[in-house]
Amino acid sequence: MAQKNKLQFIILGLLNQQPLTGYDLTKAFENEIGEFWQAQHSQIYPQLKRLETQGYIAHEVTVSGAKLEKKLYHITTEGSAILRDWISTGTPDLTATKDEFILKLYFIRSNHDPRLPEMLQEQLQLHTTKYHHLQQRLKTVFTDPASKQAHYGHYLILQHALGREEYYVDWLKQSLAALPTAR
Amino acid sequence: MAQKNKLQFIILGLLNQQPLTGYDLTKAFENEIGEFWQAQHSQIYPQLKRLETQGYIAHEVTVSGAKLEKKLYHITTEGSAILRDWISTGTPDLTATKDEFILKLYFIRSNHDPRLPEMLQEQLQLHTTKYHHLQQRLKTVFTDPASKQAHYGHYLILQHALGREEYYVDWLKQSLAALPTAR
DNA sequence: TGGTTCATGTAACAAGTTACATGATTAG
DNA sequence: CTAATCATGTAACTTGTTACATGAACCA
Repeated sequence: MAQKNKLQFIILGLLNQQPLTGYDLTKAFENEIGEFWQAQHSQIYPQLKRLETQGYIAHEVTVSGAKLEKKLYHITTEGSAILRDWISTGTPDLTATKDEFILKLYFIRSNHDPRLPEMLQEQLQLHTTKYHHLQQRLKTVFTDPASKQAHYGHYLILQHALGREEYYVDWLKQSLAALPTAR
Repeated sequence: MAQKNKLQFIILGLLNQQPLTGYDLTKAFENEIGEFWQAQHSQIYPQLKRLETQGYIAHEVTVSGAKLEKKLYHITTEGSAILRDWISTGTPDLTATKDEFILKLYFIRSNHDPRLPEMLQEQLQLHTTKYHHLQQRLKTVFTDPASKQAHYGHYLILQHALGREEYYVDWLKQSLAALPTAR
């Protein structure tokens, strides 16, 4: 296996909360999930078919309006079981973050390289924006304490992502400050 | 294009420092580079051929011992140019970290979930180990200040990776501490 | 009636992993 | 002499992205 097909478990995880259509799932990857995983509908629809053949999900067709058919998928008992297994199994592989900017930095040899300031500055801007964006999401998604209780994992990882961005921003600022002053 | 083929630039970046064989490059991905990017030899050898047809690198054959042939690749002027372009071009896409553990956490709904403590504990152990490992590398790779000068980018990102792990460990400890006490 | 969103699919391609395959050199 | 490492390649497969393709429903 290439790397365990995580997509199937994300789909199962989402369907474990409530029945959804392929379209709903696609939207979920643009919103909540999108913060830490991406998938396009062209990957989702075939995966849904595979999961159904395997018996982990099933669907019923509902009709909106005159004839628009939607396939509303729900998880089966077997699906719930393998989802539980996946979550319970250890996660010993720490994924190396494939950050293109970090990669570029690696090839900068001297701290006098004229490209360094603008490169760091650009990232500072990007990560600051992302930081504010996450701060906003944390505020809007978990307004009342009850939602924090009902979606504890989501709360934990959003908070984690926020902290990670905060560190990234700090590191960029420090690196910029440590640069030799141009004259 | 799928996502810009970063591998080719990593290879060019490494060859920009000194001529290397495919085998050397493979080793580099297991060591320095391995901290933030992976590639197997089965991906490297074909990429080398493509880069050579494109005129960005060239090789000469050297013979070790009686008949073992090595292809020592070096970068061409054109190769240097597109490497410079890649580094100079902005990097506006922040890669979402595809962290499997974070994904699993997302599907944990309650802070009373019995799996939470062991899951956090496992990650704490893994990230602590990685933290120490990075600390060690920073110490061994940059013993004298001169090397820090000559490989400034490498120094920056190693230090960044260390800080990132430090934050991860802190977050895990905090999350563990915040868990409701079992009775 | 016309543009945006809803809704579902396939095709072609790029990137990345695992497995298959072979042979030379070196150090103990 | 034999095991580990050096050295180079291909094949098969999985995962992920972009593009192609179609049509219904909804809102202004």
